[in-house]
Amino acid sequence: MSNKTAVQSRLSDVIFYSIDKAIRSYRQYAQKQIRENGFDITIDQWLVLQALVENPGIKQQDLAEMVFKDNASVTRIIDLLVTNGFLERTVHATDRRKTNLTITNKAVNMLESMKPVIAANRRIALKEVSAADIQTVKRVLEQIAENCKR
Amino acid sequence: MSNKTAVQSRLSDVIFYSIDKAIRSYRQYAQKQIRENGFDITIDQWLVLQALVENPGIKQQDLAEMVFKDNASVTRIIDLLVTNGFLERTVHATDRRKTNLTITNKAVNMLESMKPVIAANRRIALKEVSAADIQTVKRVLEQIAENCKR
DNA sequence: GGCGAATATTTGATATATCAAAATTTTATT
DNA sequence: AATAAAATTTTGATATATCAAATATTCGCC
Repeated sequence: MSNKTAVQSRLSDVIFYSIDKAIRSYRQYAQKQIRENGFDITIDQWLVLQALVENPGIKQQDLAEMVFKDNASVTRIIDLLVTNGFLERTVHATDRRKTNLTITNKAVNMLESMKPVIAANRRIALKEVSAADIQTVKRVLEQIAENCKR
Repeated sequence: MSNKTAVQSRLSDVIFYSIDKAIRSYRQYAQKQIRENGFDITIDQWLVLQALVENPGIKQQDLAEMVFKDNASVTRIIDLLVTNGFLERTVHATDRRKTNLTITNKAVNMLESMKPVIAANRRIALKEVSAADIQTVKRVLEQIAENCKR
């Protein structure tokens, strides 16, 4: 009885299931640590802020691509960041369709004091994982993302 | 100039960034294929249905854990599955706190005809990825999930 | 047998995801 | 210069994520 097509694959055997589980576990853990250390910000808001720090002057569309979100989500996350005093939004001088996004001092300070927490989160999540394995995982996941582009 | 703590890590260098990117890319791709093949269901709804098929009689709490969602999300996904005629919800005979979740024929048939699409999605997403690499990725991601349990 | 603790699910409030459509502004073409 | 096409962001509608609180039921214990 060797029937290739009849092989039953259970959810838990599928690599995408592992990927989903890992990222959700990490996000839950990281978010909890952030809150417990007194920072009132979501992971996604932090991600957008951090991307802006690393790429000042970027337009929202490119920002969205960078954090794997669509424009609508980014608009709304930015709304909240502005509401909470982490960002300032002004119209672009030469292209009025765009917006200038400026990080406030409040945000800069917060990001700075969050660094140890972020570092600890990553360190704990990667306990017992070798550098070689990390490289392998990154390479494979990049390949998967590439394969799904079309 | 060798200062360990001063190393700047960019978002794109972080493994969690790769994990996020991979799962989002796959989900987008898979969802698009599902729609384009005429199936009117979300990935998450499919996931819940599939978990129910593999674990008949499971209670919602365990179901939630199995698909890495919280109880509230599962309740609402089930609401939609019932509304759309894929599930039937009845009260448990001996414990009226619980609900019996029964998959309708409509759902069974749909899951069956979705199989080729799901298989193709996985095959395409994993193109050029070796079996050994898949095993490594799964092992590492399980470790990460384990590390984040507390 | 009654009462408090524990269990299972739902609901409310807010944040994010996704798609399509709308609104605004710029660019290209003639 | 007028107009259509393209680019950028926002809005609307619906689905999912998360946490806390509410509901309903069962269990443990006296």
